[in-house]
Amino acid sequence: MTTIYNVAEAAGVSPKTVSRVLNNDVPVGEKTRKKVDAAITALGYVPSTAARSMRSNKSGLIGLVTGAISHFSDASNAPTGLPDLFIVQGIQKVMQASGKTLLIADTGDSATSVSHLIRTFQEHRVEGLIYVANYHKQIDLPIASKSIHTVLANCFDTNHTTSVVPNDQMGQKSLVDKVIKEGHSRVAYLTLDPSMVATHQRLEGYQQALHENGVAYDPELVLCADKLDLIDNEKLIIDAIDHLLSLASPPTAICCGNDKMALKLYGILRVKGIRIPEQISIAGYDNYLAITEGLYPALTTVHLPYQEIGQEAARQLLKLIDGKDQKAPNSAITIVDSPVIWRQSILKI
Amino acid sequence: MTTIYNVAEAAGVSPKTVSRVLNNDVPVGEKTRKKVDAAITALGYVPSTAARSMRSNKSGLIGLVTGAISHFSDASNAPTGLPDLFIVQGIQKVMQASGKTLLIADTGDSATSVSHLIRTFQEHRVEGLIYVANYHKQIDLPIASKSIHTVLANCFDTNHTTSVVPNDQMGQKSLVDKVIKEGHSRVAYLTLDPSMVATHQRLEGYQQALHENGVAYDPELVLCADKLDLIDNEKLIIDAIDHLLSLASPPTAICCGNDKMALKLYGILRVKGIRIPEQISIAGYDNYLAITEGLYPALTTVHLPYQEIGQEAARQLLKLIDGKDQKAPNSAITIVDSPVIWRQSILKI
DNA sequence: TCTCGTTATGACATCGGTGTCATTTTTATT
DNA sequence: AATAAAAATGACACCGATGTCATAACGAGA
Repeated sequence: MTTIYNVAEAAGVSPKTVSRVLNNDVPVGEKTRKKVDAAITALGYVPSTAARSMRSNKSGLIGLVTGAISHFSDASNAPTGLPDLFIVQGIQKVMQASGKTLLIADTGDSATSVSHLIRTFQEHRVEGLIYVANYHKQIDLPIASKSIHTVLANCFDTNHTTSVVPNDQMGQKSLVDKVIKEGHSRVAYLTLDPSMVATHQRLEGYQQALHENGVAYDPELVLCADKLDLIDNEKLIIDAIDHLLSLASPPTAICCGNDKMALKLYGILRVKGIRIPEQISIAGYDNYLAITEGLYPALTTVHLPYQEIGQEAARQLLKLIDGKDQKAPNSAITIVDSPVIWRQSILKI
Repeated sequence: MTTIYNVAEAAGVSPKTVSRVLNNDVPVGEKTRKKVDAAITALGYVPSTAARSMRSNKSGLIGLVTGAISHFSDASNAPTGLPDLFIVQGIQKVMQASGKTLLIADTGDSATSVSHLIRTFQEHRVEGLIYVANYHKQIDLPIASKSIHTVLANCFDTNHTTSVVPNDQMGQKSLVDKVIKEGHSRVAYLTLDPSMVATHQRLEGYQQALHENGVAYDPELVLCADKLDLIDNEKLIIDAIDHLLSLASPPTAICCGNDKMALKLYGILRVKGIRIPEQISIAGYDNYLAITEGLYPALTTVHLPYQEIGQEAARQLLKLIDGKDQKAPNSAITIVDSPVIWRQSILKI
């Protein structure tokens, strides 16, 4: 590999002068600069960040840990991994714009390896660290976030680590509010597993929307139709819909915990000969385009702003690195809005 | 940041001895080793890869370029990005196992930036480079792959660069073969955009399956139902299905260019009151679980082995880096098998 | 106890850049 | 033309690890 010394020799100047040319330092004479540039091009010289960062103590690297792999089986193209990708892309976008380089690691299937990955990051002297979760949850990183600038994306912890999460409550509330304003007063809600953070926040949003619109909360309309430990929740959904349809006053609209659940619901209702949205309105959550736009009628849902979360997490980290943010340790959690995406699966009545 | 000198001082030994302990070098006395270990722990010392790699000329880094972002709009959670994630995961898995660290960069929306990313990789002295495409295609990297070990995943070029791609022809052939063996002799095929590599290879597989089973090829049954420059190909699919159903001898099974197309077809057929699979059988391509397993009836499809492609690409790169592979420059392209995933959307007749 | 052969440890240079400070031009001023 | 001020360049040390070689400590046998 050619070094700065080779360039210096070829150009007939000192290494330091080459360094000055590289960094656009003042002052370098025009003729000298040209000679050096020529030598650099001729030799195909590329400076070494290793040497550079050793002197400057700045690696220009950002560590990124994602837990995607551990959440889906090896053989399948499962959709669970998608959020990570979008968040990572958002992060990448911002980091690239700011000249940082991403060091990405996946936890694989063993949770214990996270500390190993972080160790590797430390060896590379990353300037900061972002942990990306595949769904909104609470986590517990195996490091003191004091020792290294850390931002949590799509998750949070109990140590007041800076974190960025979606606004699940507001998202669900906005959706239900809009559904009610379309004339629906019997709005059912098929929730995700109660162990998920989003479930509680969205349920709260659901209730809040009912309350603000003067609609009574009916526990009969709220059912869990998703269990994390189940491979296939189809039976849960069938049971739930059977229950809802058997009610004295059945719902005219059903909100699903996510788009995938809505997709299954479409199939189930179709078998029963129930038309969407004429006979019943459906909404999802996630704005998982492969489903929402592919379905007929297209599915009304709430957009989970993964790219935004990633971008915001990256910005927060850059702020921490710059060190200009030492005054506001109380605003550790940033909440990103989740807009409603209105399509044709909800009927105005 | 604490250095090896701090540790040496704390342990009362020379830096070199600390180095020996770190690398498990012989010979180090038992007492000395303990002292040093204690000092390392006490100071929370983590060695610097920058310094290490400067001396050894080995960075332990692998560069990874993906073009995902440039292929879908910013605001949407489009599914197009999914393949990249799986390939990256496969790569990550293998690289992690071999102790390499991944440097990941996304080309963003400007194709020109690839060379900039590669430049950054060179500055970090990556030991090799993997380019990941979001779908099977031909590309043209802006570097001589001679100057740096390179492997292309899910794509290939005209310079005999080592590459790993899915077996599109065999995948489609196996699927159609199985469909025919279920009793279907009128098998339609709705293809993707003809500009895609996969389209030609799969069409060939389709024809090959017909031929081997003694079924005549009927051009009337093969229609393009997807254009890259179209936002929404629904009308294309509707026209295609209308054409197929108007034939004197309509198809009993329809193979779609991908699962997303099949998803739309489900909706269209449902509106027409045509039952799947009783009245017509459907197959997809990709094994995009969110769709294939969510649909009712579950969609028969061909699995695109993205993880496998990633893993294989990683293995190929490691071989290149090891330099033990200089004898076989002719086997530049590795083809990974795409197995048929049989579900309920094809009826035996 | 002394020598010899291991075994354990340290001194020093080096990897490729850059900060500091000194030195040599060049340009401007009188 | 002499001189000061400014601009351009270079010498050298240093960042943190490790390879090379030298030296010190140790243990065994005479």
